[in-house]
Amino acid sequence: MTNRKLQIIELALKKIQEKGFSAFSYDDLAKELGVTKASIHYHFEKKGDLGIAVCERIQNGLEGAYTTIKEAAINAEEKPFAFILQRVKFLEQNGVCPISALQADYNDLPLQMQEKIQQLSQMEIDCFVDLLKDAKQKGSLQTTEDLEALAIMLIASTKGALQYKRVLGESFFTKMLDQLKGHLQ
Amino acid sequence: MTNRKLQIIELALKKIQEKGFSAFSYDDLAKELGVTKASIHYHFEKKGDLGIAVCERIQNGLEGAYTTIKEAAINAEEKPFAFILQRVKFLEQNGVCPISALQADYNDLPLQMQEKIQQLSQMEIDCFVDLLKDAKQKGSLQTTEDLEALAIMLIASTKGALQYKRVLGESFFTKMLDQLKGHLQ
DNA sequence: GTCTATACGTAGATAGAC
DNA sequence: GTCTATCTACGTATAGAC
Repeated sequence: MTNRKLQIIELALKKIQEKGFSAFSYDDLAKELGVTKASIHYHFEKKGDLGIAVCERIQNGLEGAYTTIKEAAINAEEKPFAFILQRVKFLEQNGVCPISALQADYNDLPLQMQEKIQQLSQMEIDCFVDLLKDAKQKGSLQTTEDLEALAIMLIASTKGALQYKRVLGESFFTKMLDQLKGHLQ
Repeated sequence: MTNRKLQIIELALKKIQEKGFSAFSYDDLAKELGVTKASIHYHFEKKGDLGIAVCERIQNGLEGAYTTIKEAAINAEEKPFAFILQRVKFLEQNGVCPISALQADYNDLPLQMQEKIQQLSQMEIDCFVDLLKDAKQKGSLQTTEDLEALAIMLIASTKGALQYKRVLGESFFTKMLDQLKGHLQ
């Protein structure tokens, strides 16, 4: 993949976190990159094509984070929380999770993007469930709860809290993270 | 307030849940109501004016739900969860919480709407914290946790899970609600 | 209150020159 | 690859008739 192409994907990913997929325009990207709209269209003919590429970029980030944490030299019970921290670390200042942003626009998106977003959503939960299983079997996590239900609650609370953070400020989010950590011990 | 005005507000509220504030247009509303765009502009000159009215509508719904639950003849420890059920009950099929939708578009909205959204976000948490306090003091809720942190986690998880529900289906959401109920006993 | 008509900006997209 | 130019569609918004 060419440099420019990657550059466009990264910028689009940033814009999605800031204002959502439908809300950013090729003109936004063009101005920020110092080129014209037509040039962006050369790399991604339709906006949906760019959307797919961003989804794949997010998927790679997700897989990267999962592998990093899975192989990290820390105790198994610390991994679920470490995974969430890792995922949150790469967000833009005041940005929400890009997967959340895509879910919000879901109903207006082309079918191909909807399918990608489904995959992404499911994959993130699956990764987290896997880390929870390890924490229970190989680590010291004590819980009798359905791990899938626990996973979706903890991930959903992170996503939701990121949206509150944008509106109510940083402190809410860090409080919530502390709270969440408590549920993983 | 005239019938038509109320009708427009209700429809806008529905559209916000379905596709977000920025994503619905006066034309959408006009077509669904069988009038012209100009007629909607007569009732709400700017889209931001309609946005404010919808925020006030949401605020009334929130206060109504709070009062209903606060005065309900059920045990204090059941009230926090009842509040969440009450709030979720009025959502459109596959709709997300309108407050979440407004938070998602936050960065593009006029200042007056941003302020309203801040108030709404804070108010919902405050209501829930109050019900949690009662559940602890007058009810059987056993917890040593910071109630504000607990509130934001439970509310954020509900909001986040509604977005997942849209993409991954109903079952995730009901599982999450069960999980959440477990944290309130 | 609701209509027709219209202004004006911006969005996504394409054609063809360099 | 990037540009200029242009198209079409749609968004918010307004003027003025009924």
